[in-house]
Amino acid sequence: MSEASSTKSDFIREIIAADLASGKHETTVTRFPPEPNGYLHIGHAKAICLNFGIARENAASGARCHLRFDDTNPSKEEVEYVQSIKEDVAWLGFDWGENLFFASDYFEFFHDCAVALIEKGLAYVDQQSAEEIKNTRGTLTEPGKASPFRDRGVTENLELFARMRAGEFKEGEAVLRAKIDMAAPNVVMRDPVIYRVMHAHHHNTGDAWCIYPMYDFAHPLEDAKEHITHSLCTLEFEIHRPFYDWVIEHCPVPAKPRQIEFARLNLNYTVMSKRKLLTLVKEGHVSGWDDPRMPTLSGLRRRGVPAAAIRNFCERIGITKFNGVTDVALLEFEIRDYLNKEAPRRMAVLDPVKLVLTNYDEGRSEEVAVPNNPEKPEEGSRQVKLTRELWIEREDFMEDPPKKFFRLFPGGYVRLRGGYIIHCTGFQKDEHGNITEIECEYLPDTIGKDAPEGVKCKAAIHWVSAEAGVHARVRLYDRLFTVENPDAAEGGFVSVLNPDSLQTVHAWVEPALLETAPEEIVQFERLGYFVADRHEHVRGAKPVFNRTVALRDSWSRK
RNA sequence: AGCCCCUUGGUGUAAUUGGUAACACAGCUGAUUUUGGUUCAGUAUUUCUAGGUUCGAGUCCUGGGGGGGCUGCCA
Repeated sequence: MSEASSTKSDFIREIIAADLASGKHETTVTRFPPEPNGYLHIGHAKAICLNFGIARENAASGARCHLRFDDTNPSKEEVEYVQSIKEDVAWLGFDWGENLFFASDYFEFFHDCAVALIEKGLAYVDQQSAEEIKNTRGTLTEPGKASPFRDRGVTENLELFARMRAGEFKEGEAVLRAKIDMAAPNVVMRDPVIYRVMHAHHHNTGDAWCIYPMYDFAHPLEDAKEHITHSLCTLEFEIHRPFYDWVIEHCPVPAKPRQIEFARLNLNYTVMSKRKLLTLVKEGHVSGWDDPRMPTLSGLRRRGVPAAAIRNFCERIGITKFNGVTDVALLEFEIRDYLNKEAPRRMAVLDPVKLVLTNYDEGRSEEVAVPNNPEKPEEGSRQVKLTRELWIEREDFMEDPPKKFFRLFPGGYVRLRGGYIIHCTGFQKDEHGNITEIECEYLPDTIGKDAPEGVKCKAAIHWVSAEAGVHARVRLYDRLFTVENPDAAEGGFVSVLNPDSLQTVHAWVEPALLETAPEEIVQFERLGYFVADRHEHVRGAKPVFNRTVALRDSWSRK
């Protein structure tokens, strides 16, 4: 699974190239810094591919990319998420090597920096209530008002901050604030809170601390501590950059990282808000974070989306500062494109109806060779047993076909994929009018050969020998987690477009399918191994997945 | 409302930095095809706007329009 190393550039890579050329940096150190408060989704994939991609591109000069958990808020973070994030990054195909870090391991360092600020007269302990701080911050158009505690002396601040750490304050009774400018047009610079009291158990540090740093204060310090050269984040942090630089300038840091912002990924028809995804999980609308309808990396994985397709997608959409909405069709194309080239093919019948070859003797059988992957002849073919009685897909037969229906109908011809061309001579119905059996005659000597003169055969259908086929339970998934109206996703909550898309199906599959992935037989359901081609009758509609594509990527962790 | 950022076909991006606007996806038409997939050929659609500088502007300047972000003790 190797992508062509691309020469594609973007404004961030241009900045990096310039920094390398000027000698400002000898190599690059980037980082992917998720907060462990949820599962990674397709939007994170963009940041992962960017940061780890840059490290990969500059590997010759010793570049690296850190995986850092930004766990400075104990009230929202859980170890379950740490584990899932590591799995998802690895699955996506990236390796952080030794560079796994936790912001919580730097708590002492953050604290020292805070003390340094106090000593410089650049931070003070504010004992106003949260409400008072909010009310005196001013508005977007009016300056804020100074806290009555703003001009306390260094000694008093030092003592108070020590008492905060010692647990002498309740939550909300005191915070540490940077002393900058209450009249700054950028609200972020109006004496931002940098430490708050929180009597909470931390997943990593336990009860060692009862004061925790705020993101704005901690993040630049984390970057500096790790000698990050380019700190890449999304556009909403743009307004925070002046404070990022302020912290770097005034704290005793070992390096001076630079923050650069890029546009986050927005996909139409796709809910990407962590808060909403969390609600879906908590309220049981989905089976979990890895429900195949979720846009999470683990959900996509279970749907059978190959990691390489996601990587290709991230490369395709590029990096800019433009806040647009990407069409999921771009993602679907990359999935199809990759699967078409790489996925081994197998036949399966999800909604079976019996087909009898009336001119094929009972007891007779033969093995026909079917290519494993038409795009890769070198992958050879497999033998599939053909018998008198077969299962075919119910929807591949129509008693009364419309124009442009190329599959089976009375009097029509169709090819059994890899096998004979057959001719439909009749069918049986039960008392409810359901088709129970289709009768056909096969045309001898048509395996691997063109249709005889005068025979119109425009399609090939899947089939499984009723005698040799294997009955399995599979789960059929349809679309990405989808909402009916992209705008409605904002206001109300999810309306799942196709609530039936998560269904269990009894399917007949060719034995080779199970041989391909023996371990997965058990997990068949869990994996979302089969993703059926929707077999659209609508012309032009392309399936997201090819039919009966065996999704190699979903079980091999490469 | 103040500050910051952004604006190139339907969508996402590119344009040697001031020199013929292009690529992919999606759409449409047709051909091929042992997956209605793939492949191939063809086709429609583009620089938000008004001025300015210039021999020449998607690119530089000014004004306007539009979109996004910011008033957590979240990240």
